[in-house]
Amino acid sequence: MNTNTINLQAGPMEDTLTKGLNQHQLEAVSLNWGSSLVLAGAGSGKTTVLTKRAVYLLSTLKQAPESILAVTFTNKAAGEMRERVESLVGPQIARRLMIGTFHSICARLLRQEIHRYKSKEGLTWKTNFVIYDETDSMSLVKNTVQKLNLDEKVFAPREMRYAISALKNDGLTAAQFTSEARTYRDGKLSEIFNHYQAGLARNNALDFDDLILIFNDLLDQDPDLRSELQERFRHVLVDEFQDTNQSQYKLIRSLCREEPKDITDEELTKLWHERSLMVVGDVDQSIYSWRKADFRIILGFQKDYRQTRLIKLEDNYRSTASILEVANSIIQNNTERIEKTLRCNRGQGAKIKVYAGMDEIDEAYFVVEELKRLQARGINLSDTAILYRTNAQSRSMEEVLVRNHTPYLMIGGTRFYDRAEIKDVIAYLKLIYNGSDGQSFLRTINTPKRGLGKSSLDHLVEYAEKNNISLLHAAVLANKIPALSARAAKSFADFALLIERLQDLATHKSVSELLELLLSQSGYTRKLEEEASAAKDETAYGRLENLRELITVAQEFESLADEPNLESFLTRISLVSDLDAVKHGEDAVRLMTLHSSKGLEFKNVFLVGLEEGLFPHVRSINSHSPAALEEERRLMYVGVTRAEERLYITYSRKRASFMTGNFGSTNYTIPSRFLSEIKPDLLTGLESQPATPSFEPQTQNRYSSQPQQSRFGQTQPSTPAQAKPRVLGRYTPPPESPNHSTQSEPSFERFKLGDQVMHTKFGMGKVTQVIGEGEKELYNIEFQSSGKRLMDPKFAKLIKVN
DNA sequence: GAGCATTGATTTTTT
DNA sequence: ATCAATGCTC
Repeated sequence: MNTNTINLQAGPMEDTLTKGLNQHQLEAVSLNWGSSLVLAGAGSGKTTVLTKRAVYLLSTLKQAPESILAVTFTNKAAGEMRERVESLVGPQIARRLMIGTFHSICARLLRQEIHRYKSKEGLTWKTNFVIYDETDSMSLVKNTVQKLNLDEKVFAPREMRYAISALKNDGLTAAQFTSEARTYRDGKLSEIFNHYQAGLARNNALDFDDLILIFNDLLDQDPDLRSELQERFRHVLVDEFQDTNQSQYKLIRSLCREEPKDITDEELTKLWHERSLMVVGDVDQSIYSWRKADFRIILGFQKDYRQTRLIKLEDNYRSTASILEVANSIIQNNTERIEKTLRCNRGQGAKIKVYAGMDEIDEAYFVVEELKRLQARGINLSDTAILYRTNAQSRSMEEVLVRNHTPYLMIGGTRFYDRAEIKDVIAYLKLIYNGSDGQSFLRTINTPKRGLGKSSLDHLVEYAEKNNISLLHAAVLANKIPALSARAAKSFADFALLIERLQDLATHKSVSELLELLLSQSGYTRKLEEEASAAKDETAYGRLENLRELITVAQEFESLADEPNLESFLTRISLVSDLDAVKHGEDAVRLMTLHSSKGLEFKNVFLVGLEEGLFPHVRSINSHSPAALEEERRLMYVGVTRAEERLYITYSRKRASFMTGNFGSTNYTIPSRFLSEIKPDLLTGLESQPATPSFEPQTQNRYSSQPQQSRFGQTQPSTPAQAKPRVLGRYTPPPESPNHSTQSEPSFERFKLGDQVMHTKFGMGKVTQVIGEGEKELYNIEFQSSGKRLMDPKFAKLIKVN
């Protein structure tokens, strides 16, 4: 028997594989060779199908584990798939499959193969390349625009970076775009693109998009490598195929070999012998077109692969009929789609509750009170998600959750790895790993301050460019740069010595030890401690904590990773998002954007902020492009179909926003058009308010700082009456709530002497004095971190914690 | 060169 | 409202 196959008893394994599958799922799992397209509606069990398909290839079709390549949308999904495969075939086999996102798979393969690559312009990379995130690549684009003497107003670096990214996602290299550029602007853009790319090579860095693009380009120019990989990956599985872009699709086609146009069916069958390609997706859930994902690829798939087996999974096992009807009634309004009807396999379920808050705080209170009621009925917070369109919306939600001691887990948002101190330290690590990285050099050279300013740096950069050496190398040779002052030269040389010392340590210390050493030897910790103790910066404590956290992350990594070295640590943190780190089981409600919720499911879902301009977002409305609006609608569809049992939809009648045109001001809102697309009899307002279905204010809203003036009626769009959901008085929390509303209640939360309070910036504190009364009340608060401060509760963001 | 004050730009989703 | 970039002073 071949060691590359597993020979399980046909009977039991077959049973395990087929158990619980419906006819269509079974068909997909047990396909033989060739290409297949699985159109899988939300909740139709596509993850199960993919997993079992992989195991079927291993066990029944006796394929080698190494021959299977499975592409998922997130690293978390990859981890889960590997776990599920492992539970069926054991760790020895499971670890030999290649499972990951496009980016992580390409990064892994490039680590081994990039030495073979040379671009058309002759650019090359070394094995120890680093991966640039958005910030790194943004600052490189900016440098490039400046160096080319272009007007930053006309060629805004932000836009240029975005344009380059879009080109790369469409599969165009700098050379290819240059030959296509016709207009003046495109000409300049190609100039920037070329210089930017050269800059990346000089820094021995790749951006996100390069991981796939460069790998494709390498496969194009190296037929040997291509055949090698085609031989190896005989079975390719792709999840979330509707969100694949041209560059990614090209990679798939390279690995699976193109089908020659005029080839007989017989030859085609031969071509696919002991090979397979299965793509799984749902056009209605395509939500990444802004990243150049193109769901038309899925529509054209059968043309590219002629003998494709088409399988539709239309049985939904996730949601109640009510939820599915809502989803279907919304998505029906899209024109660009494949007709598909989800069949429900569960009961009718409850109607969808809709709530209109006075403002975003009131809206959040409704959610929190509803959460408490769910908890009282024995429902876990961890089975519940609050989904929103933009990250900024998490703020008001968090505030109210904290006040009510409701544990929550925020996913995405300001990501841990985006924090300044974390990026600083990672820049050190990148520079230690790859001394050519100029962006990391520039980030670390004066952090903490080493007395090196702009002019000294300009001299160093000039010297490095003239001699075609890295900035770090130039720093080593600083005493040979005449323009530098003796002090500056010494400072550069010292820094170079520091990095050299750390590079040496990196060869025999673990990543976490290296982190500790670099933090102390660079003076970074000392700087933060000084800032913290001098009370100049109250956030310094928090930043020190974040750095401890990073060391913990490194220690965890060391205990879990196959190869716990600096290289894999850096690759990992470059590609792993917060979403991938979501812990299971923790009893906390999950907060995330609709985009982050893709692929997840929850018993209870709150969709918040259903307002015109927010969801659908202004950008998609202002673009006047039906396609953009349809994508927002798909996003709504994704949100609705995350829910298994209960779905809530909320919005606020007014919202403090800096999105809808005027910054920092409060605007009255119009309910989202998506609400009016739902059949009214699927919705219900709150039963606790049957007596006052009026939109007129009842009392002053105690959660907002201004008297309520509902102009809801006037701001209604000129759409017919059915556009108005039949809701909804103001939400009145249960009476046990601490500060029940009265007419004379001030417009802020009142505190008493001795109350423990929390401030977003100063942290924990205690009320030591109350000055004045009523509307004019002021508090003297002693903060643990920064001593006493007088605060006006009308403005300070204070939250009572006891 | 560092620290502070002012000015200007900002407006989605993320591997 | 908030932050980054710029300008001014020591």
